[in-house]
Amino acid sequence: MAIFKGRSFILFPNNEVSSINIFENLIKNNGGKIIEYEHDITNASPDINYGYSHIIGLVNDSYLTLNNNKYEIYENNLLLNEMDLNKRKLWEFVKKNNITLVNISSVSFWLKVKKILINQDNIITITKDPGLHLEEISTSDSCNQSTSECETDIGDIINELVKCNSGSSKNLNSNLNNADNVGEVSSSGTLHGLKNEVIPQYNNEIEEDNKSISASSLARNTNGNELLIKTLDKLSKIHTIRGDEFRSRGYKLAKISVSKYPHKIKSAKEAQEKIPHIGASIAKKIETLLKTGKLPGLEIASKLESRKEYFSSCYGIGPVTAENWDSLQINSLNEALKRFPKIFQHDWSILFGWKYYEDWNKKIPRSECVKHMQIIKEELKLLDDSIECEIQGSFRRNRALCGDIDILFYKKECDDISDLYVVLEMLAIKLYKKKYIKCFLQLSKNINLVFDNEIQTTLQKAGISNNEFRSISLTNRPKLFLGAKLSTTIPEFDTSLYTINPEIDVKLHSEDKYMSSSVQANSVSHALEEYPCRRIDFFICKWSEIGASKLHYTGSGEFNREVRKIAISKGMKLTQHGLYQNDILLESFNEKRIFDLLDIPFIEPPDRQELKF
DNA sequence: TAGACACCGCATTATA
DNA sequence: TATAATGCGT
DNA sequence: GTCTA
Repeated sequence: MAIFKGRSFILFPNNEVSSINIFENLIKNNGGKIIEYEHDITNASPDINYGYSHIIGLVNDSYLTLNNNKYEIYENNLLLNEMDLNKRKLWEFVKKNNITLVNISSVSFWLKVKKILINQDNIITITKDPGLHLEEISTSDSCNQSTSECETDIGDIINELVKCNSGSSKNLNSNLNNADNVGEVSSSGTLHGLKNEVIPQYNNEIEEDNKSISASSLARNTNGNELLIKTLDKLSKIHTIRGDEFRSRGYKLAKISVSKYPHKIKSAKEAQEKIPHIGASIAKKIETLLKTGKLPGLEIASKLESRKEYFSSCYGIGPVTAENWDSLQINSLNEALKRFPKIFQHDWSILFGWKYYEDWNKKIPRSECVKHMQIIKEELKLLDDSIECEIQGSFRRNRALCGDIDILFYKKECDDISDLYVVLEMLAIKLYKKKYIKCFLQLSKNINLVFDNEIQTTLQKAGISNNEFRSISLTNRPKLFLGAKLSTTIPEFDTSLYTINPEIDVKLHSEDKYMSSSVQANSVSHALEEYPCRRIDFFICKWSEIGASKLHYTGSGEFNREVRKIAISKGMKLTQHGLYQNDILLESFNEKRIFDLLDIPFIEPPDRQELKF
């Protein structure tokens, strides 16, 4: 079919991205023309009667903003820097002649409905970016005009952006950068969780520790690529929030590779040739980074994502829901609640994600993990002292700070999961009655019995009616997710470990505070008077699968993915249940043997951080 | 240049 | 009503 | 986003 016959298209901001290539081909294959240069327009001279109406401008969706359900494109550096000289001229042409602009994804829609549909819903208006100051752009003087205009208007915003960049203000990005850079405790003898009761103290020397580790392990380079590493990290985070998992991963892998590269990068060409996971696109970004010292549009891009980031920092909210709310101009959880009470009524666990939003975005000092473990172990002993438990996750990897606490339960020679689950459920209910466990995130019949009241009061607090049909799982699951809080009566409560850190802390918007658990502890920022609530995951594993299970729950996620990729390349499959070949179990009990069978050296948990092979 | 990029569990929603 | 797909979490 | 077959 040739639905684009007689039509010409200009792609903005450029044609170089591979995803744009797809659209280019779609257009050509369906009879359309692509305008690349100015002379393409004059060659295909306009119809006397219709002017340039056969020309349509297509804009890469990621440069668009949705304002009152209308698409807008900000004419800023982010956009203009992506255009080469030819494109800039075409851009001027589009503006001068009021050429229609639509988002490029319309192309696939048109093909689906078999006609070109242009209406107020997909037409794009060009606006000056309210949050950005335009630098002079060397090649075009028409852009310079807008520069001066903008600079005078938005001086305040510029100042704020500058502040954000220097990292001194509490912007959302600061927590992004901190994500996995927590210190590593260097006590090589105490690798395996609680078996050794030697507990490294979390103190001010963590920074020191971190440094010494870096120097010795050769993993990080500290000679000049920090800006690039930071930039790649930000790009990765931005695409995670956008829900583009694979592009995010591309940047993440590039970041890790650059971290390992032992020299200062002198040119984009050098980077692309010598460093894995750096291709044409990142090389181009390196070039501008080397030339100008910054990547235009990055701050703006992360600003555009800030609402989504706010939402997806809440337990139960992922990229899709965040995108939905963001595109509807929803600014707070409260607004979302007002518009979609049913979502909160049904997915009631989001309410607890909201309630503990600030707490669950805090890191847990190692020493506190140990205290949690003591409480749980004590209670478990009373119920069934043949069941053992161990902390996995970042704790087993010896991090000084952990995001959550993953506890693995197992029983010698026991492969019956439901047997263990029954005890685990009892344990959880006892701990709930003792007010240690504060909330559950899924229900079983018995947990619902004790916890339903709390759900109802929380629904009430949110101002929505009760949903009498809460789904209750009947099967005995291998996992239990919950939130728990230490009581301050526990000895050695050290407030110095829990001082509020505005640099890192993720804060609820003021209009969302009323649902927060910490709302009564007034808003003045001083040292905490009690422990924050923590995310704790209980996992059960079969005795025969203990090796694979520990490997899985120890992580890191990045490490798991890499090892599993190696398994795939050798025609095997690695999961939490074991290492398989053609669905035949090779090994699941012995952690070390899994490494052997994969023909890779055993790696101690503290070293299971990033790319290793 | 298309397809892979780790894998599985649970709850919910879409589809046949 | 059974099965597939989606969303979120690990 | 990059890598690979």
